[in-house]
Amino acid sequence: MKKTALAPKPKTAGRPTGGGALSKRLIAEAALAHIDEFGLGAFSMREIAAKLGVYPATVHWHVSTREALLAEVAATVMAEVTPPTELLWQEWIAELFRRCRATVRRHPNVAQLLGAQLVSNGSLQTELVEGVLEALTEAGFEGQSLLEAYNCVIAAMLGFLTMEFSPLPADNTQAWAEELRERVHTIRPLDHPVLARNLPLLANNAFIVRWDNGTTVPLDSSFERHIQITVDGLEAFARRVKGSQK
Amino acid sequence: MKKTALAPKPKTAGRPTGGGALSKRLIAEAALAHIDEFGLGAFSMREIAAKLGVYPATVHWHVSTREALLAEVAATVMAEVTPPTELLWQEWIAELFRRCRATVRRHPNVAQLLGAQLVSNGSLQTELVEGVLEALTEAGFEGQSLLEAYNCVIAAMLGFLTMEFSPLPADNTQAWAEELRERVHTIRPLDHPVLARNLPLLANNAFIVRWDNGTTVPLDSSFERHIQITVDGLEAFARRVKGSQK
DNA sequence: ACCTGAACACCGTTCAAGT
DNA sequence: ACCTGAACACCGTTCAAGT
Repeated sequence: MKKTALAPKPKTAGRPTGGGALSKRLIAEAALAHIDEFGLGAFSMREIAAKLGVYPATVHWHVSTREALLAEVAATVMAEVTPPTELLWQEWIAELFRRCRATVRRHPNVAQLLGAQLVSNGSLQTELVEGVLEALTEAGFEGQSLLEAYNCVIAAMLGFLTMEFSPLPADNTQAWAEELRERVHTIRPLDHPVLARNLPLLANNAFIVRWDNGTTVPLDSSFERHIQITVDGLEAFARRVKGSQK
Repeated sequence: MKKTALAPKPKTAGRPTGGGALSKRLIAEAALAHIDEFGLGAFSMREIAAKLGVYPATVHWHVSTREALLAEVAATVMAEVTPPTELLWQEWIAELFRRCRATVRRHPNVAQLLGAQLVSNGSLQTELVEGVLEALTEAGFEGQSLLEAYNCVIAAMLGFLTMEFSPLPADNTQAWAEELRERVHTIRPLDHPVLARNLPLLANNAFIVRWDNGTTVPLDSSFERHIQITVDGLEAFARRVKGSQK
């Protein structure tokens, strides 16, 4: 199943020679690589311990808990997002959305962790928060309006990505996809006229009536539209704020 | 051939008297109740088997897999959402958002399943799809534009809720909250001026810099704003479509 | 058709013990 | 400080067997 290293293993060992072979970061990177390759369902403490050639307890010494490790993995991915700079606020937000999606596309199997486990971990996330706040300040928001606009931006961005790349029924995808495709085609035009009429376009391309996720069927144009709708909505909000202030 | 009856039978065995005591629906309801009370982390096949007073294998006979049961639970929750009728499309969508949130608020612990496991299961979800499509048709969308607008609406609605009620670090919340609160207050005003200036307002109320989720600190005003931004953005999109058509 | 009882191959986490 | 080796209490799923 797994091959041993060329160098002879110090079978019995206490503290390593080099003064700390493992670290939280190394473990998180190994976990990310494993999740990228085999999915979140195949992730386990023991598995990544084996991958690193150590005992499960060793991993626990560095990470404390499985949940903490997954949070670390999520943070590692988010750290890859490079916020844009020096743009009009509308374009800044649009670019942030695109860069974030590009990052998630590189690690689609961790998408579910972003919505779920997202908490402020590193300074890089603070950078991201500050960037969004700056853009929205430039748009004219402040105080309560700034808070609301900020939450809407974050939710719109990460919410869409969480859904686009959310895992569909794991293994029996083949059978399940067939079943859904079947039911989709038994939709009665009299009960659901709009759905029935647009079925060729919607089938497998629209949430709830799809059987592949963003990895196989990316929702490119919908995401671009989502950016536009969000920015347009924010502009309308900014006008409302201005209107009520003067 | 028959075993001697020396060993007493403490329990009943075989097919039950009433012709099917258990069913998929009953199991899903028991699972939902359990998740509502103890959270998704405390969910297990064996646990709900014990709750129902049967063996784990019995649950498996009805549900096939743990994942399928969770999907059933998610569908059960979504079935509680009652789509509004007979409203202007803007108000229809706003009402749908509010009713969906009201439902998720009743079962916050399943929020993570909605984004993740959402697939067309019952006819009620088809109803919801059809409703959104009707509203957007009334708004003037069709074909590709309809698909894009639809995906944006679903993602905006479920994405926000998934994030608002996503579970934060499970048990050691006390210690973790303290740590985050600590770090939040060490933010340097020179590096992150906007964040620092608005910290009293943002702390624990904004994504990424909060340590309670929607169950304890609901984001009411942000969600209402999110509705407005989404509807305003859709209206702008509708104008763009009309503009390019004539 | 529906359920028991037991087994299998895992899992996260803890802990004494080594160095 | 860092890791071994083993143990504990769980878990999802399978399977023969009963009725």
